[in-house]
Amino acid sequence: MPVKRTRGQRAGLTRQGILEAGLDLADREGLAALSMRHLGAELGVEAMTLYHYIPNKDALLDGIVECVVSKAIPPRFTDAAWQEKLRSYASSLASVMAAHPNVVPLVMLQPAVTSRNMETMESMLQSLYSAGFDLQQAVDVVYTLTGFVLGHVAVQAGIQGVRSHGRPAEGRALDIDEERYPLLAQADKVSERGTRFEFALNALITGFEMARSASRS
Amino acid sequence: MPVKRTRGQRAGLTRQGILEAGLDLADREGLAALSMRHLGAELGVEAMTLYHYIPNKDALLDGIVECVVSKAIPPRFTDAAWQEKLRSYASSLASVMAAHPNVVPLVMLQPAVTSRNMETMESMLQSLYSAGFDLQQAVDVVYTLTGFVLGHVAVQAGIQGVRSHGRPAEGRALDIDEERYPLLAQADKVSERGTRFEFALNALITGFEMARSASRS
DNA sequence: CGCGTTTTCTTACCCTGTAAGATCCTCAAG
DNA sequence: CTTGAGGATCTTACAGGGTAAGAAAACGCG
Repeated sequence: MPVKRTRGQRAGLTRQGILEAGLDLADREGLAALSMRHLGAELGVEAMTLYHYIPNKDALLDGIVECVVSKAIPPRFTDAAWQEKLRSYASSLASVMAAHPNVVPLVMLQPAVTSRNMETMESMLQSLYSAGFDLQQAVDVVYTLTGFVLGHVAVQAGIQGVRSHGRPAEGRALDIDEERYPLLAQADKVSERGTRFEFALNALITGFEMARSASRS
Repeated sequence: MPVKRTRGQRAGLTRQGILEAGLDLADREGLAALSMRHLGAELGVEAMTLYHYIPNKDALLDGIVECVVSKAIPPRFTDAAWQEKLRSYASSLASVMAAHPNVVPLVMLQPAVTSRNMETMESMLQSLYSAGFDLQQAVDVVYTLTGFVLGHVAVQAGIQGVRSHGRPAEGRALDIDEERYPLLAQADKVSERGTRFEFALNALITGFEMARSASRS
């Protein structure tokens, strides 16, 4: 939907607007389609015009990451149990990423240390610390959780991201040799993976719980 | 170290050799430097020559992923406890990835379903299944473990991968506002992250263990 | 030797990010 | 109203990317 503009008319661009258009474009047509000219055309503008709002393409990508990550993170500073805080942060992050599978690669390739993120981390650290984890453990827990969520989303989305200049999706269509890999083949048929995230998240949190009690004795 | 060749002399290329040279180049100069022409020059050959061994660049990248992933996976079909199998698989994969940080992004962007991988998965599934996990759980465990390892390596390497056309490494150098984020700041100073992986891996495995016993009752 | 096959090179095209500068729009000062 | 001034937009241009098409060179076998 390239916006039409009569010659010489202003477009009324905004950094934020550009970022959102970029996210939208990536969502619809994949990361490969996210070029400056393409995005410009989407906004009814020439590619170079974007450079008045954004220093370069990396900054654009960073901005998009920031944009998408900030859509998550509702865990406000409540006094809920640390388990619940972790769970809610992880779930929210995972669901946001699942809603924008095409940009998952970008998020993985850049930590996006925004102040919003740091507040979230601080909040979780505090919960963990006052729940009896030592600081080192608390940091390990938070980092591990982040890595876990990203990794999970990455493998579950299959991800065709930066590569495969073709369309998104389409998935792998190779089938599995039942003779050599009986369990794998069988699993592939069932594969109701809806609960995998919760399962894994619970396992991880339980594991953290055990680590805490273990280190306390 | 571009190999010199007198005009018209053959270069003796091999698909495998090209892949290894590509991995080497990516290791040394980063993913951004891994272009067809560059890689060709490295092998003393024009870019187009590579296309007689490799259909396109995506295939090259896939091959490199396969190459690096196959360097891990020593977990042979022993009758060790499932915990040990998982641990050894995860550790080996993690250490291989840590040895090639520049290609971590590639690995995350593509599952690399090779027969070697599938054997490994089948082996782990079997261990888990005969240890009392139901099939669904076993699959969840394996996928979760993979995602966990990749995610962990990704966040720990910081990753400057595809982006930042400059050199690899250099890291982030921003410091943290101690007023707003006291715990984070303190943690950042200590941060002896050497044991984080083992900590997290143990937590995860413990969690799996609990999930199994829970579902058995 | 000659011929067919395999490997390598040449050229060309279109796409990308982006530096430099021209051009146009808008709006306030005279 | 005219006139700048400053900000927003467009034009042009360049280096580098992936790769399609075909020429040219080297090899192996008869």
